Amino acid sequence: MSVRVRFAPSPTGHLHVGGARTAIFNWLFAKHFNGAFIIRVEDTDQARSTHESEQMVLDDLRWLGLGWDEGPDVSGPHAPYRQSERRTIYGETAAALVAKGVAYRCYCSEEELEAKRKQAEVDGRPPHYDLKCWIDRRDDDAPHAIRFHVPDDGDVTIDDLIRGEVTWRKESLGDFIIVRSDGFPVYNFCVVVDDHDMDITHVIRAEEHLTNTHRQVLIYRAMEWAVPHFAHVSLILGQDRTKLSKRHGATSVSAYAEEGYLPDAMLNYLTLLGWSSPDGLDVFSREYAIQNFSLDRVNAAPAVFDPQKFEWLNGQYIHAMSAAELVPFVRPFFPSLSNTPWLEEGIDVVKTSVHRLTEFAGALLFVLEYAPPAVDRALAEKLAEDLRANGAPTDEASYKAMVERLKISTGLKGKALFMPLRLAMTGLDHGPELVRAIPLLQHASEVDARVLSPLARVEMILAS
RNA sequence: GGCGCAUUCGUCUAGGGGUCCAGGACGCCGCCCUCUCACGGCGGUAACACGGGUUCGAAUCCCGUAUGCGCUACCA
Repeated sequence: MSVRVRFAPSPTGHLHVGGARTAIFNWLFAKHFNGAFIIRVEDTDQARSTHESEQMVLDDLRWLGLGWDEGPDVSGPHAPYRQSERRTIYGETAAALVAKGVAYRCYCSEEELEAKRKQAEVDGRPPHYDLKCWIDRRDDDAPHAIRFHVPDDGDVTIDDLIRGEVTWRKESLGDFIIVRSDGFPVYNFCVVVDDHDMDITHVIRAEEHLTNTHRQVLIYRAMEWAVPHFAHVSLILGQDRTKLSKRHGATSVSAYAEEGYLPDAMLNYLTLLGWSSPDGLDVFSREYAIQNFSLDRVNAAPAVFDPQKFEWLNGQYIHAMSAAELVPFVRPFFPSLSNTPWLEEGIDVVKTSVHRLTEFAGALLFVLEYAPPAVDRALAEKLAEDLRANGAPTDEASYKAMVERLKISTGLKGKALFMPLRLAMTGLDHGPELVRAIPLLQHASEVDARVLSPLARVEMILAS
């Protein structure tokens, strides 16, 4: 049987990095085995789920480059892929469970249950359901929930692909609700029904679901369904070692996209958070990750999200890409330059100093903006003279030739020559190497009226 | 409280009884390259949570403690 995995987001906001990593692991696993990757929207919590959120999450997944074979927007053989649209099948399964005598109608009110829980806490007892409706079973249509009965016998063991064997004693678990009194089924029940119905072979999900798994296994057993393989991925933490949240700064995939991170870098970084390449690589392609991914190299310990390493990695991607490849990524961050013909050259000149796409604007500001700096007048005059006589440098050779002439005419060399030259040309005391910057200014000035040419710049100095 | 999971440099990790006085990466520090800022290269700093076992030998296996996290809902 071929591998079928699913990512099951709750549509309650943007995709967060934790969810993104879970999605990535599922995707890599599916691709590695040439299996199917399925998106299932878990929107049984009507109060929190919205359609807009679903769109956002799907958009975030697309941005990451994770394509799916079946899902709410593309349908598939097990449609629908939205839990809110699958109520019939849950109802049927719940009825089957009741018919088998393992689930029952519970007429207790929420208030009643809440009071019992509080009392149990005071008495130091586990807050389990007191079995009232199990002992006194009814089947009338008064408002009721459906509860799954857990006898206090034996235990439940799973062989988690990341954590190994995990065992729970059934007595540590009380009878639990599978269908709410409003008729909506509950997560722990839906997952089982859906994963079975959708022929999911491997359930790869966040660690917070680990302890819920024993409930789910009980339902599989009661329905006599094959239990899938489980793999529980650890949580991603913030720098203070608590679960990553808003106060740690950006946590959603879209926020990182807006901060100038590349989808490939994000995928690479998140993959590295918990998984390690068998070759010890930190930077690798999607293809490499697909080829080499395996659950047994996934770490069971939680991982702290490190913005510095992520930024470094993003820089690695930017540096490795050609300027032409970068242009479409940079454009959205650089509206004033979106149509300038010199953008590609500009990117090429400054990209090694950039770690995020948003930094290109600042790195290229010297092209568009110029305020005449204080520069030695004699040098400025020699420079102006040379530019008038020979034209501005347009490539490495003409730049070097100009530098040689200036060395002679000014008698300066090294830093004493280059720093004033840099200042005169860019208005700044730092920036890309002049051999690239000066030709860029010349080229840009030829095609963009807003850009001052090298000569125009020196003349401004002389005029001031 | 109960149950469960986790614990190697500041961070991500390699390691699955001897090859580890623990390797790589980010960060940090220094040197080199260099007109500057970067990039790149080289080097350095820094860790097996603690305590018991098992074993000739333990980062690796077992038990306990501590700490962190998760679940314990008619949330997912």
